[in-house]
Amino acid sequence: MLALNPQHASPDPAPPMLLSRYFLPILRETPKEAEILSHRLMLRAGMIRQEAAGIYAWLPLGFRVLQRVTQIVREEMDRAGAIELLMPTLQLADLWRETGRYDAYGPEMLRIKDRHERELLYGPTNEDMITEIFRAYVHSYKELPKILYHIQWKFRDEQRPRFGVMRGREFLMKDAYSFDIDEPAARRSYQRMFVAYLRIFDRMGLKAIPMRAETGPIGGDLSHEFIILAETGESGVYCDADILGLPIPDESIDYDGALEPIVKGWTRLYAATDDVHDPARFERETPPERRVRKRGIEVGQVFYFGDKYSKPMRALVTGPDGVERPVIGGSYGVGVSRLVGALIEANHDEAGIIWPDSVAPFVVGIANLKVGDAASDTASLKLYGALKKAGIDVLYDDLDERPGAKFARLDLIGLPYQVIVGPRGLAEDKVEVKTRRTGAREMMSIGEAIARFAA
RNA sequence: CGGAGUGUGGCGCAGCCCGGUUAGCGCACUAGUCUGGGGGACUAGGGGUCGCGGGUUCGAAUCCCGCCACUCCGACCA
Repeated sequence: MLALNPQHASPDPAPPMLLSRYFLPILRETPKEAEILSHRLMLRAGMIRQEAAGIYAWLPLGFRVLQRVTQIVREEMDRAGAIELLMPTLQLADLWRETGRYDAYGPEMLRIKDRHERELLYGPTNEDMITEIFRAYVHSYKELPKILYHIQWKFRDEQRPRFGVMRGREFLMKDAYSFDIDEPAARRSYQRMFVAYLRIFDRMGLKAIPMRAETGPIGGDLSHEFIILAETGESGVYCDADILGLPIPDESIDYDGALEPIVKGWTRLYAATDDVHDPARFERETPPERRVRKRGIEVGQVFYFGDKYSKPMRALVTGPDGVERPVIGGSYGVGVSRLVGALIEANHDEAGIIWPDSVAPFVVGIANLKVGDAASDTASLKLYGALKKAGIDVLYDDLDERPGAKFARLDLIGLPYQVIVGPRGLAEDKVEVKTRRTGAREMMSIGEAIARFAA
């Protein structure tokens, strides 16, 4: 038996989630700098604090959402067979000189010197470093395929950061890199990630549409952007309405099985952002009633880039024929911190945020409408204790405030379910369960409320 | 990077043109009383290097110069 300290041995190490002890700095008025809706709501709901242009501190509520999103991404990457590691944020300039990208990248790259005048950079992406790691250890086709990923902060010194976390300079990104012996194998890896991405966004309740994309400075010849539809999106998107109804593979998906039909199904129909949009083709391939013209937010991108990095960096593997050749690669990014903003863009109303259950910072909020009233306090605590014990993420509003303020705050922070406890309901031994998304309210006993969530 | 702006208690703003009481208002905050199912009312309080530096002046939040930070519109990006 390990010698655990008492704290670690505690049966219930989770801290109490009483609002009176939590840190949730709600803003009643909207800070003037926030233009876009998700940015305003994140500031008002006390999720983030701007520390510099495009650089944010994640406050407890926002951090919880960020962690939820991170965890979904991680689970789906793992399911697809990718392997997590963690690379540093700082990289040596010399590494980037091997691929010529140190000069090619331009002012978006934050360049730093250490005390020895060594040139460093804050990584905007990690192809060079992962290739360096790969070449140090892998030399045979027998070790392939490999998909490695990490979830790490990136920095791109955007000319004009805006839209809060949707386009910050510092942002959290999941980036995965695939290594294969040849192009057909690399395309299989690409398909794995493609399908994993369908699942990632679906689990967050987002309709993400893969669209043919330019490859940009990363390079390569096969790429898709995953775009979610939202009125405030940065780019115009055009697609076939039938894409929106395509089924998403469930968690029993066999990543070693046939993935190509799935990918084909999703890429067969027309879908393009405005920079690659071909109006003539759109009209030729899509019947008028199925032509969707909307705005979208890019939340992920997958690239196949072949030997673009492995060749200059001499990341070589020996094939079954005994011949050494550059490993064939792809890279696959998800904007994790951007997703938090995108989720709000896709899930809100006049009163505030409406979190999908899967990413909600807390699933249930308990509002004690009359703190200090014995019946209300007892009922609220009973609910709180039972839900916590059942493993439900619950936030208990135990502040001595007026009901209106509590309702407004709970609506703003967007917890999927509210349990409203007050003298009026308790007179009949009931509490009210409100579903944030629909506004539906239902009176039920405390036992029924517990069963409802703890099921 | 081109263009346009803004910096005044935690937040939103007024004051600046035309220099001169103790820099003001709403919200928030503190104490108390009454309240209590959609951001309550009253009373009494606390809190400000007016972004930073220099200059003009008897006197600068206010005029002049320089710098910094931030925002918005456009071209570019997870």
